[in-house]
Amino acid sequence: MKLEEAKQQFINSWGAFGTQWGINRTMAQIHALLLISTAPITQDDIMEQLTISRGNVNMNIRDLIGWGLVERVIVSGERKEYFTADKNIWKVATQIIKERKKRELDPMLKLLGQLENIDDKKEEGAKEFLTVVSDIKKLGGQADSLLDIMIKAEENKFISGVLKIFK
Amino acid sequence: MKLEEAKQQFINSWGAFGTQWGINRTMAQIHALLLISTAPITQDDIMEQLTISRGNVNMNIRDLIGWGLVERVIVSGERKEYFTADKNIWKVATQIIKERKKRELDPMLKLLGQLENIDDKKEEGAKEFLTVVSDIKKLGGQADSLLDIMIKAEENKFISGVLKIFK
DNA sequence: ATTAATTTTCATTATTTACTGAAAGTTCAA
DNA sequence: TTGAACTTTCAGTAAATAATGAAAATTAAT
Repeated sequence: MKLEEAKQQFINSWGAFGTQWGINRTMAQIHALLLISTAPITQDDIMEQLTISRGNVNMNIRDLIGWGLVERVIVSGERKEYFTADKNIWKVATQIIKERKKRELDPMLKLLGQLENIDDKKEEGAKEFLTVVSDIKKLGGQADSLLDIMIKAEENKFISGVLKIFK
Repeated sequence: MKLEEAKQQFINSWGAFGTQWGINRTMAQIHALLLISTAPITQDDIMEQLTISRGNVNMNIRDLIGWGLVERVIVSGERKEYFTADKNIWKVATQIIKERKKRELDPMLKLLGQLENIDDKKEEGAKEFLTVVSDIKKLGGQADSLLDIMIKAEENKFISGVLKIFK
């Protein structure tokens, strides 16, 4: 396979995987493009490479910045803004975990806590309902702790540490 | 909060969380409904509870069965099919992990392996590209091992084991 | 074998989500 | 302080995804 072909394949497939995870296809593609770009690139570069509109690039870049995955770069002597993505994959992963935890896991745990406060806990079926809710909450809480550890740990320590114990 | 209200809230919110994770809203709602149903229920029950069409229920139920999250139940003396979901949340989680691993992680690792086979590895920019690809592949492989351990482990062993080491 | 009950399929329709492009806004050099 | 370069917004449109409902297929009781 040619390098250019491989790069294109990477971008496209990354977009496809993204959609499966509830991430906008274009956003995933832009991130992929930035991951394999050796130097910072502009909105126009992205428009051209992915053949998408200026507005689309702009909105998704801002989203990516909001996720902490992309940064603006100022190139001295240049008027245009440049963008770059962290190439350290462990950092990318922990950043995504951190954000999803905040955006999704935390709200979910909050909701489950509220659902535990039902008026009449003796009512028909209340026990079963509360069991399911508290079990999910418990598992969610444990996932939360585990992910916190991952976020704080260094890659090597975390993975090798876990694998060691269970082997 | 009233029990019925809490149940409704649970179903709706579960649907909303589902969409964030790339899961069809209705499918998540049906799963939620089955999780908090004390006895097996029929397609008609689901249609009524969620006010959705027969075709919709049927397709999503089949999907859920495909994910290994829902089972058909035969009630003796009844013509209709009944459905039920495993209430053991750890089992639900490992089942979902198992399926997503198979459907998403495995294909991704396969793709990345292919992308490493580019013709001219001396070409301008090839080194950087290959580094990103192999880093992702490495992280993916480690995630794969970790998830395998989770799938095999008992809930208590896994969580407490991991937390213990890193505390 | 017939037929009534039930499940499944899938073309059509509706809803949701994403994208475009032009206009408005901002920045900065002269 | 003007205007060219560049960025941002967002109403309108397109594309993707999900839901409907009626017809076809299947099942099982008589």
